[in-house]
Amino acid sequence: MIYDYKNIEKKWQKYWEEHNTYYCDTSDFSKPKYYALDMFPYPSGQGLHVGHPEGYTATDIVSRMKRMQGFNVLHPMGFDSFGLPAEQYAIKTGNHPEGFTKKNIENFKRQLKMLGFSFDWSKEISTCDPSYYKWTQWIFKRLLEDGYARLIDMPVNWCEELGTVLANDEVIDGKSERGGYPVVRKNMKQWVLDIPKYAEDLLNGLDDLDWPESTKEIQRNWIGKSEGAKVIFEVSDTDEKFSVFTTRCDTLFGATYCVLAPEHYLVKKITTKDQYQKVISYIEKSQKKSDLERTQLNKEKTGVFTGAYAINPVNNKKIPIWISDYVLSTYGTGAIMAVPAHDERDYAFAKKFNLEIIPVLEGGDISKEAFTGDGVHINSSFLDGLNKKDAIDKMLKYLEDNKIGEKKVNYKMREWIFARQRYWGEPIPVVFVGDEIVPLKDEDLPLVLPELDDYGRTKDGKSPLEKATDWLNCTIDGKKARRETSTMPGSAGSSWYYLRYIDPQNEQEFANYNLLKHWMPVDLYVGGAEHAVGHLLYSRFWNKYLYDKGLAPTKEPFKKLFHQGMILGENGEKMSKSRGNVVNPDDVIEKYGADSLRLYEMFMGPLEASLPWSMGGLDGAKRFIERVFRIVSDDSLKAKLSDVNDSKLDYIYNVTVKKVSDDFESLQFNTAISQMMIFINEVYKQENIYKPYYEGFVKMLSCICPHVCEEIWQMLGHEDIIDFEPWPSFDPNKLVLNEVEIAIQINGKLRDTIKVNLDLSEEEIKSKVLSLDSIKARIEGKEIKKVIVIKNKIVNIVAI
RNA sequence: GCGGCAUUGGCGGAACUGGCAGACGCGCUAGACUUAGGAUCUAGUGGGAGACCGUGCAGGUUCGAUUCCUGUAUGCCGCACCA
Repeated sequence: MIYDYKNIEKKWQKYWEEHNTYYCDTSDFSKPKYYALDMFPYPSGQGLHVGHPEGYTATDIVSRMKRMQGFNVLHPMGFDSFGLPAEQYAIKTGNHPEGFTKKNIENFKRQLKMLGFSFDWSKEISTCDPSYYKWTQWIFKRLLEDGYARLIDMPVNWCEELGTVLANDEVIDGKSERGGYPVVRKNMKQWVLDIPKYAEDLLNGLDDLDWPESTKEIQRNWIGKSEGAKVIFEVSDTDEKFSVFTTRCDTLFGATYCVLAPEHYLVKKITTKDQYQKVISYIEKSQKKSDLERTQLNKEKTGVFTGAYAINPVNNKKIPIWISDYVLSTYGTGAIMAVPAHDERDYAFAKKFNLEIIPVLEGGDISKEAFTGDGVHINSSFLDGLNKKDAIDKMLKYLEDNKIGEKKVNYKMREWIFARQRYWGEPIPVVFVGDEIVPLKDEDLPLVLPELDDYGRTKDGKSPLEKATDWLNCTIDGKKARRETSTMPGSAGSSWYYLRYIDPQNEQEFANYNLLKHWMPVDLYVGGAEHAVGHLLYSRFWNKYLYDKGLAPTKEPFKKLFHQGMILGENGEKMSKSRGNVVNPDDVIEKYGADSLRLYEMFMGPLEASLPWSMGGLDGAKRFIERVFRIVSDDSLKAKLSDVNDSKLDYIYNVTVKKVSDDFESLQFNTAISQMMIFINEVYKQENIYKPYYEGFVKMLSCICPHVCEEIWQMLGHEDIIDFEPWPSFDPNKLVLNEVEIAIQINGKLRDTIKVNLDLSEEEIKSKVLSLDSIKARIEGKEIKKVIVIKNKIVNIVAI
């Protein structure tokens, strides 16, 4: 009988669907829970590519193992279905994006089902579904009520081509992530979420997470905590003051000028008449600069003197106030004290504009470059003679005692811009009565998107929703009102979906707290590393907020996180439509079957590595499955299956069970599969195959190749399906051989090996080794300096 | 520029707390069975004729280093005037 993967896979997919095999009753608390989650996909028109099944197979393997180990497993799938491609399609065709999105979701589901994933489809959610985004809007309302959502005037990343505001992580090198269009700064009223309020929590929470260190580091970097001081400067001859943030308050005596960001609120107030024109034209120029120009020009500093002076609060020296775009309005206070002797940027600026440079630390040569190291303070009055740390401490105390500054922690992380001038997103559930912001009542949610004739933005770049005049103008409590026309960004719906899966049909609340308490946190979360700061930071923020409100049960949503690597083209290049090297899973399934695809993708290499695709590797995967299948389908092999254990497979089987169990747990599927291959190779050498061992093996393999293993299980005469069979166990006593081969080295070079009884004493090994002819010949006439014996491993003879 | 990760046969990769480098798979070679083989099974396969040499490169620690330390090169990812 040949391995008819097409019919086998169809048969079992139909069976699982008809029998609801993977339905998870989340209210059943009788078993321990396991929550295995994939990052849900955006349902693009292209359908799945071979990269999707990599991560999905990993969580599926773990889910299937956990089911066999007696866990109640929640393994859901859904769709992150608001997004630009659907909107662009709608603009082009005039059709509602919903139809397009639904069609794509259907295609995704068809493909996912063909891959045999054990998803519980009764938990499916889609972020563009009003019954889902009702609760996204509901959470937004809570954030609004608690002051975390605000409408503020702020500089935003504006992309003219896309006609929308972009979040910082959607801007790459001053260009839009999507399309690569230029992005400029623009002041706009924007909805923002106050994620910086959670900066400290988000930072501290990272320490205990089982996440890739690199991702934690990226988040720490993004949060960008730095400890320093706020120092207040008075503007000479005025009543104005401004404060600066510095991490080096110990160098305050070396501050020889100050710089304000061009956008700083004081600039226009303090600029003197004769400098006014210059300053205004500099401000205009820097506003027009895109982020791209700003970063590209990071070598040459520019700036203008305001004509005003500040008073250095520690020595009352008058120092000039300049403006320059090397000072960022969005970081710290938007103003700095410049210490050119000990800061590279200030040094470059001071050199260019001939400003005073006073060294306040010994060391370095300030005629050549700024000295940023540690040293003994000079020219610094009460700090003279101190090192950096002591000087900072003393200065902090001085600042606080004299009320001219204080200790201050600053973060790089900024507010999350939470509005897009787009149609295909969650409407922000807010109306304006005049200038007053009035949130919709909870019972009026969801606020559903209106249908439009034309989904494009307005001529002046406003949201397409401005065109829905019937929807836009409404009445609230008898008053005329106008709806907010911005929609939420893509990351809104994905910031809490892991909670909704637990209770997806709940119409009374976003999820029942008792269910959440049982199921959270997510035990295993697998998805791409590209979400390291976007989704993975926003989700943590929403979860922490909900936790603080008593609506979510855990401080962190994802206990263990894993990033699957990318699958590259056969030559190691990225797969892309333009390169024409995209592999379609449909084609692979047609030619090899889903089990082979799953096995191959897990065997390619470590899950986290980016690896090139190889058709040859697929042949190997299929060959292995056939070898396993043949044991039940080939009569002469099947005849070897026996209920009698001749113990020849004892060792290899027990080792295999242990290694596969461990490796599945730690997501090291490539080595688990390698071990399974070793087992099957060994089985093929036997005349007698102990049937329970083969069955145990098939159970383990069923996690990776579920279809063929169900089939084998049935062929073995079992009436129940394999999915809930108990996970195989191993006998620790059989993991050790009574004989062990040890290596013999002379001066660190391998010369021979010898088989000895396990746990032979060092002395016995030593004498045995030294009596070997091959060794005797080698050490003849040499003096044995030392013999190192590592039990059960190696003997090294040091001889000269 | 800063931070993180990586570098092992023809290829993908393996090697637990330092202990026989190259498991497993692909590819290749030979043989068996076959009308046939792009099926299957069996054996071999880092380099070198050999002493030996081999884990990006140069040093170091050690009886012993893919593994630890120092320096360096290359590649990938993230951040990028963060005061």
